[in-house]
Amino acid sequence: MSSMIAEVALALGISKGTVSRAITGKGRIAAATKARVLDYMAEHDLSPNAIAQNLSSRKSMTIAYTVPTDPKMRHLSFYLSGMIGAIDRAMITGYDILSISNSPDAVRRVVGQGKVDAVIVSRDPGDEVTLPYLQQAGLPFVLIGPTRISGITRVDHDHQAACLEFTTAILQRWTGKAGLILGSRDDLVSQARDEGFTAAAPDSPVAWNALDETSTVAAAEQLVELGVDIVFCGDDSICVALETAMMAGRIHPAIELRLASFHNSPALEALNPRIPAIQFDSSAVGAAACSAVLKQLGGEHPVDSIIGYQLVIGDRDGHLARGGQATYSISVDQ
Amino acid sequence: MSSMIAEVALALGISKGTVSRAITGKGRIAAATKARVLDYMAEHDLSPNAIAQNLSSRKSMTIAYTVPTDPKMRHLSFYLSGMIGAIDRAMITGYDILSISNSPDAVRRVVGQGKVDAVIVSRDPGDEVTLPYLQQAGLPFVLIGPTRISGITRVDHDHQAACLEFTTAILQRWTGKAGLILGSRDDLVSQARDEGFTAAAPDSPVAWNALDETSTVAAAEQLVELGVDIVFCGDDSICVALETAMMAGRIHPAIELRLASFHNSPALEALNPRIPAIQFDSSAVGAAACSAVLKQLGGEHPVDSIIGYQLVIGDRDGHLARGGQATYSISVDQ
DNA sequence: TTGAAAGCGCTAACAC
DNA sequence: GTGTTAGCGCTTTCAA
Repeated sequence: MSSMIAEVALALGISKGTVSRAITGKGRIAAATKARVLDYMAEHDLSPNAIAQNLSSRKSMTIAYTVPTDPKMRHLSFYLSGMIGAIDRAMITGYDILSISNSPDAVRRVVGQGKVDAVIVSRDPGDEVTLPYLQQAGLPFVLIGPTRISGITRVDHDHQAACLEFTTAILQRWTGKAGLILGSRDDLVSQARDEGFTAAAPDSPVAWNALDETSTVAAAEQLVELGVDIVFCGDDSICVALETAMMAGRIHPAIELRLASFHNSPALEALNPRIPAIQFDSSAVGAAACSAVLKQLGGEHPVDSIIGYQLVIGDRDGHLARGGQATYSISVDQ
Repeated sequence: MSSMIAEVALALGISKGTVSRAITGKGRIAAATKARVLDYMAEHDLSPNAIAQNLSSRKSMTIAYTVPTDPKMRHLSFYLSGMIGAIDRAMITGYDILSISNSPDAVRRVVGQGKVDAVIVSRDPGDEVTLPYLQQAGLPFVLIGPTRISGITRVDHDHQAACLEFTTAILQRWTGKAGLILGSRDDLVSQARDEGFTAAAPDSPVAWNALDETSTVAAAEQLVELGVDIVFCGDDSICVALETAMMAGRIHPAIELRLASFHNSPALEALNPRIPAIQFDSSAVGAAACSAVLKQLGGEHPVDSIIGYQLVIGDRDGHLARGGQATYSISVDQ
């Protein structure tokens, strides 16, 4: 007999319906019977078939989490940490995370098939198709990160506010001329960082398109020409590239540049002395995204949420000072 | 009407059974009817309810992929790349990847509930419970990476062979005294690397327990005392830590060390001149793991597979020479 | 080749 | 409080 519910019913001399009530906790049932059922199940290591439950209850207890499957992908830790945050959060409520490609086809398939109850898009795929599809699909979903499309529930760090606070804090400690190096102009996160920086340090030069070591060094040299000696890096990879290029003396004219990074990372942490950086918590973002769809599944109205960050600023002795906060929260998820 | 199969049947004036046959491709059906059904579905953007299919066919079309949810996790890219490899491979055959915590409870839950048809364990959790449970659970599963437990189907790089080949290649080009720095002694991958290195460079000193910059520098100094001037690093983080420590002159006695890494990474790629390294392909491992369980689901007998690697060795001009191969394959998955 | 009907393992009314 | 029964949306005999 493959139906565990029938097996328990038979063994305990009760009906399948009663066993079901013990499991779901719904409907009236004597505390004693319920305990008998649960004990029996625990003792015999039995659990109900999830798929049958799903079909009957019209819920899949599964949430899709998109990840880019593009092989030359950057920001691995952002995606994995976020997913792990979501997994942990989902597990508490009995949900699971189905990891899928962020391609429109993959998203449409799992949604169309009813394989998931909600979708977390871990970053705008920029295909002009996925997000609109989700909007009209009528199931809960949230986007992690920024987007140009309006009317979408989002979970994100406030990159702009973080960069503003960080830039301000650094410029209070260091004197000199500030400049910023960023990656692709199309990247929405970079744009937000640019705005935060420019608000804190108006009229400071910004160099774009630092995509590899060569272009990063070129950007730095450009800034140096303009008299910059405090370089803010839009990303940790830019920062690492710059640091090693400097140490190897590959930046001309040779000059002592002070570095600060808009994004912390393990690679950066390995450097000594410590480079000041903003510490984002992708895991918290993933967890918040999961909470957001869970709430929508519970009937609540969708709300954006903004996740806090930390400023990691080393003092002279190499010790760390940590500060910073999400001062601009619409709603801060616990 | 929530049943798409009934809707199509009604619209086309045929029975639900026929529609089902068109979808599954099983059973006798006229090519014309089949086309009519498929066309209608495509035109109206309809797809069958996966959960009902699953219940009826007793298959979940889902494969669990475990990831450590331990917050202070290392090797993010290994886990994410592997998962992405699995997602891509699974998608082709209509399967999906359910990402779950590698805790015994999580694994038991999804397996017990019948929520997945197979399990990929992305690294031995070392809990002495999960793997044995899976062995007796009777559903297909594979382990990525080494384990002390026997009789388990595995997919992995041949770390030992790779390190042997790499060490040999480096020592043919560079003259000097070699030494190796490794992380935790409990780590099975590190142990395999140790063996490969020692086979290629017998009697060379090996320093263990390089877990952060301090211990790494200490390990390096230890080796220097022994006359080592070619340092092999068991991991890219060790390599980066050493590189920056050297550049900052934090290793005593100050000496010119040449570095080589048993594991390549983006952080390492950013360095210039290039540090020779072994390039592993976690994505291929994940894909192979997925293929492995898929084959078992297809009734084939489980087989271990070993995935190839590349040696990345820079010449004087900074150009790259790539070589290396999986010379010890039991079976190399495409 | 197609239709009808009996499940798949569970939930949820509805009676008792 | 518990048993009975009718689905959930699909697959799969078994007839026709």
